[in-house]
Amino acid sequence: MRDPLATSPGYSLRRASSAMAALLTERLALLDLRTVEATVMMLIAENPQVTASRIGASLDIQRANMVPLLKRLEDAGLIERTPIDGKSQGLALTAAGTEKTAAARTTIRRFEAELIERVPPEHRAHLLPALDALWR
Amino acid sequence: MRDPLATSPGYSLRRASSAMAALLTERLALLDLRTVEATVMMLIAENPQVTASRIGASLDIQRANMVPLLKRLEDAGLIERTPIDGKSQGLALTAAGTEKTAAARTTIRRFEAELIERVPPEHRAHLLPALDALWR
DNA sequence: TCCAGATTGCTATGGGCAACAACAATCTTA
DNA sequence: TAAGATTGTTGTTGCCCATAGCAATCTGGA
Repeated sequence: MRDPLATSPGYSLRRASSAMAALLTERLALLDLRTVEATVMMLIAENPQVTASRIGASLDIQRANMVPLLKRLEDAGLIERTPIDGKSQGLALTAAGTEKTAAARTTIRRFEAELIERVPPEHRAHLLPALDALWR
Repeated sequence: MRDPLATSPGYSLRRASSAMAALLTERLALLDLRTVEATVMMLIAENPQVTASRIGASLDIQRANMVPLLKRLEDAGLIERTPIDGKSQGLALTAAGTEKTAAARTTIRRFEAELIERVPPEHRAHLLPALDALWR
């Protein structure tokens, strides 16, 4: 079958991203975590008492979409919120959350290592800067 | 804010992909096309009388999900189906579909060029092979 | 000090995309 | 020709993201 997409960086980017996302999703599912959740928890771990807004701003997640996300983490006993003032609340990991985040970090580290290993050595150093140039 | 994702190729891949996807989606919307639709039409253009199954296999789209996709293209008068045998049907572009596909191709070409231009020159040649190694 | 405007968290809703299970009709091949 | 594979289809579900709108609260300039 003739494939006009064979040399399209845009298409390859989409496919590579979704392939890798699927792989990571599968791995994190073993911890009963979704990718976004693991990401959010890692951010909270590094920045105790951040607000939902700041997390959202950093990850480009709309405020509205943070709500069910954080609710699920809270219901699972992984994070807790403490009021900062009347409207803001600081986020922090619970003990269980800290433990789960550590596990997630291990999973992610291994995943990233495998990702890089898939790339032929001569291209490896170029991947991150090239990707970053596309969005940062 | 401390950002543990700053050097994560997996995260950068996701962000780059979604940034680029959003840009292309926006451009193709001017033609009243979604990204998948443009992709499917380009594939049909290069392979007249392909079946929905083969398109799906090539793009990793489930058969079930091809149905509404093709229905929309057919309703828009962009593609037509001709029975090959009792169960298979060949897909082809209509005149309108051919025209729209040409427009989409122009849009996509421009988009791909801008994408590559965002990448610092020394990394450009490495992007496609690195990405392809992740999924092909 | 007070008020306009910004910020925060939230509800509700919908679109796009993909996954799964199941089915009937049809083709293929052993 | 019967068993199994293929094709197109329906229906349903889930995730992620976007928008609009709202109430409560904070903040900064007059």
